[in-house]
Amino acid sequence: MAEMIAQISCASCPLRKLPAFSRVTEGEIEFIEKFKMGELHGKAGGAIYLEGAASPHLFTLLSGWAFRYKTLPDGRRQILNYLFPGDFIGVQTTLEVAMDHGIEALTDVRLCVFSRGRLNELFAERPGLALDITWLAAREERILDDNLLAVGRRKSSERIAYLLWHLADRAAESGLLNKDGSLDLPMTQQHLADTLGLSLVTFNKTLQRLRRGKFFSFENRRLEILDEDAMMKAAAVYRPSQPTRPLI
Amino acid sequence: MAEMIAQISCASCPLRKLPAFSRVTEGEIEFIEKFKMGELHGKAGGAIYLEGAASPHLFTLLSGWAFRYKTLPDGRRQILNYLFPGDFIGVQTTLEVAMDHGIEALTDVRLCVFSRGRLNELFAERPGLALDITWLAAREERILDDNLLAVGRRKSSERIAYLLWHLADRAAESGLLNKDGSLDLPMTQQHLADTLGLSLVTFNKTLQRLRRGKFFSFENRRLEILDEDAMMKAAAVYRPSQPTRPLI
DNA sequence: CGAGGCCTTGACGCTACTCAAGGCGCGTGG
DNA sequence: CCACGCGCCTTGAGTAGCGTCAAGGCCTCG
Repeated sequence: MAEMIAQISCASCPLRKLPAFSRVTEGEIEFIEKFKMGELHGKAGGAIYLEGAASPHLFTLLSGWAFRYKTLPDGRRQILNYLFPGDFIGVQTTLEVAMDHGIEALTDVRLCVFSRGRLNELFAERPGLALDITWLAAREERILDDNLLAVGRRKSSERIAYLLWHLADRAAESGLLNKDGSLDLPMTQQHLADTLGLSLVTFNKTLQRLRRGKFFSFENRRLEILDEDAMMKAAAVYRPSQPTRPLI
Repeated sequence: MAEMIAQISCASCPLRKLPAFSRVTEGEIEFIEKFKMGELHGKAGGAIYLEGAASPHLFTLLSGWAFRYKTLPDGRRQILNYLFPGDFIGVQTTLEVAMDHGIEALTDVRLCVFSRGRLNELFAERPGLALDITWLAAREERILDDNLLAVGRRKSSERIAYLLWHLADRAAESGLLNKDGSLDLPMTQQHLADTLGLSLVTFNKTLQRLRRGKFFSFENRRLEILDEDAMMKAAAVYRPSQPTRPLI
């Protein structure tokens, strides 16, 4: 599915428009340019990483949607998280270790390819960028924490409300919302069920039940959150109250 | 619960005995020494981080067991992962953001305290250590991936077998096994159930069922894996076969 | 000796799963 | 142009797994 294409300048990278990337300096751009190996285009449904294969590459998602997943021997699949433009792909694994999860494109994607072997160069020469990478990894870990809480301890209706709210939130960050605030999701209900540890049937039936609440709409893969408070309540989310007491 | 005590030399740090830390250079030790703010002793059951509180500190666990967790408003708790000696605590959060998970000590613990604000100094001056931190974060993410797969897609007996196997594995890495290969776990069945997204009762009943298989023993919190293959089979774990095909 | 923490077991009910079938929309080919 | 197949969504029926409630036992500690 993969097709390598010619170098494109980082200075004109679409990601630079995102607020999260605005403070990257000119010197850093210049360095990234050297670090970049090329650009990769993938088709919807194609594999970016295969489970169990080793890959010498790191990627940044330039455009499109993808997801990370793991499977059990008998085929049961768990989607770990969704990847949005600007997300870094592949820090999870080290040089020697084989990928223990797969990555698949949900839409056509454009990827920026980096050399994994030169990562220590980046750390040595551009500590600012290194810190950014670590920060991205930490953010991904927080998302995983949230997902684990949802799958482990929320009931089906809460899980669904949580996931839809979460996706809308991340999409907003990445500037993927439509003008009217709605969001077109590329994944099927099977994907969403596999994210939440639910069966497709349970996902669908619970979704029907949630739809009757009217605080969001989700038809033909178009999601719109109509009442955020109601949504958060349905998701059993709370904004933690102010710090109880600082330690040491 | 926290009690700050006097500086202790990093050169004699107990972690240096672990294979993972053997290659730290003298220069790096010297730097760590400056970066270190002190040592903290905590009692079993005490909070290291509180959910929702901001903390300006980073820690390394020197000895003892702890766990990270999140809770829902109504008290349902999900344990995210367990912390072993050598694990880094607190990279998950950035400077400004409040902790969105809590950390609690399972046994008495000794922590090495670092200044979070000086993290960029570390990245600037010691890229090798920075890479180590990122590597630790990536490893933690892999563990979370595995947990998410277990909680989302394994059934209760598989989850329990998986968790016991995983704990034995990590304990072995950290040199916590008894001479006879058994392992004394500090957590209650309630902790384990909260790790796996199960109720205490289901955990216990399923454990009884698993015990009849005789491929491990787990009595009075002492765990011993008697037949690793049977254990992995019960856990629905597989060593992934060789890479299908390399991409690009 | 009593209290409390933890483990264990039984009874019962609900949630989520599997199996099964049908509908809708879209693309393809006769 | 319409029939057909396919992917995806939807719904019903029956079941199994897991959760809750409840109670009792064991051990430790005060």
